[in-house]
Amino acid sequence: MTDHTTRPIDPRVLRSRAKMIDAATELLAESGPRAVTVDAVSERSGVAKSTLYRHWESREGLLVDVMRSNIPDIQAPDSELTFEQALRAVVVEVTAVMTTPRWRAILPALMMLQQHMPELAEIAHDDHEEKKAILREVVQRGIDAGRLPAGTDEELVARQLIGPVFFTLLTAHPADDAAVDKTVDYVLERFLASYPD
Amino acid sequence: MTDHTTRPIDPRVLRSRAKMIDAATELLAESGPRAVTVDAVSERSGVAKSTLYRHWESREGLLVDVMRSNIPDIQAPDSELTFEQALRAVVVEVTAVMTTPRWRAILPALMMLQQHMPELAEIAHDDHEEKKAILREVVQRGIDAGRLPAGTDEELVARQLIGPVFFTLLTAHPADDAAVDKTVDYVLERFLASYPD
DNA sequence: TCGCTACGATACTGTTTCGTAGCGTTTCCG
DNA sequence: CGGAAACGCTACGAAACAGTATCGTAGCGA
Repeated sequence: MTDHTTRPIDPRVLRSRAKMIDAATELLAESGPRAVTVDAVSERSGVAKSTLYRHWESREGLLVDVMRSNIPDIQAPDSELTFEQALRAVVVEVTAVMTTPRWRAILPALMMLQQHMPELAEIAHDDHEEKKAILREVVQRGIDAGRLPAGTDEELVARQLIGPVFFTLLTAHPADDAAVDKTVDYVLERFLASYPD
Repeated sequence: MTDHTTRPIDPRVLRSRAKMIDAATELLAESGPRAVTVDAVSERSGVAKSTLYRHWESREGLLVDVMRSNIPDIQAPDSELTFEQALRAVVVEVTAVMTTPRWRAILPALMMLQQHMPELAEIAHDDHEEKKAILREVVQRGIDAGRLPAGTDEELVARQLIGPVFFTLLTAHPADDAAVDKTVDYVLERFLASYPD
């Protein structure tokens, strides 16, 4: 955690950084990681190459920050919702953010780059933990309401619920959002139906 | 379909081709697609670069064949098995071939390269169709046995059953095969339990 | 054995890429 | 307003890379 509280950050730094990350993100989404070259980012962003190297030690450092800044956040469901509602809300929101055109274009690259960039693997891992924490809270709500057996593993539930969406995203033809919706409905119905009132 | 029936293929061609594809596969699994350069493949395989260009028009052509030759096959389940047994057999086998270290290393690259290499996308798509056909037969068996409702969509079943495994493979820490097994068991139990005898 | 085909070795071209360096200019901030 | 920090521009070096060309050699099959 950098202390951006004590001393305000020079706006020039923020501007340049944002421009470069945006440009790099575009290139990544359009043509994959190979297209994210230092020169291409410099040209598209309008920021000089020398400035890029003032912000990052190497091209890889830039790539890491590009990924970090693009991983979508999700919000914890409203605490007044019932278990069923909360579960639906979480799955629907995760699906929604994953279905973003930009994320659909970036996700495969993240999956691949992870393998050979430990820093990226760590970022992805931390993100999963964050999201699992949200789901864990929902599962706990289900247990408290007697709708789920005590000791239900939120990780297994996550795989059960998100796995099919993930699979659809990476295998179905792009722009086949109907497939994704169908998957979500089906999975939720089946999951909830198996624990009848 | 090439006619390798009329005239036998020169063994030298087969040898060179196999060597190059093996070397390229290794490089791909070790260090990703960027490492699969023409020079690197030539060096590791011991086959001259000029020979590589006698076999493929470009580096991309080689990459396509590398993927094609690495996509694992699965077998249709024995026709004497019950629906339950057949379903288990299919899921277990798909999981087994996907869990291969080599395939785990290659799969993310395929997911990514697909986006910008239509030929690869087609290969992957055809492979899915092949595997879905096997599952469709099993689902039909389930319908005939009255264990599944008529009109069950094998595609949704596939997403339901394979999705979680797929998700686990791409997100869980590598070498966490226990996670995969747990996923398979859990998914199968839940799926079958929801259609009681 | 003989011809044809595939192969090996090497060199070479042209391009792309990462990363560095120097120097003048703009922009922020106290 | 003035110093400091960030930036733009350009040129450059070195390596990696795709793909081509040439020529001599080895292996296959009839």
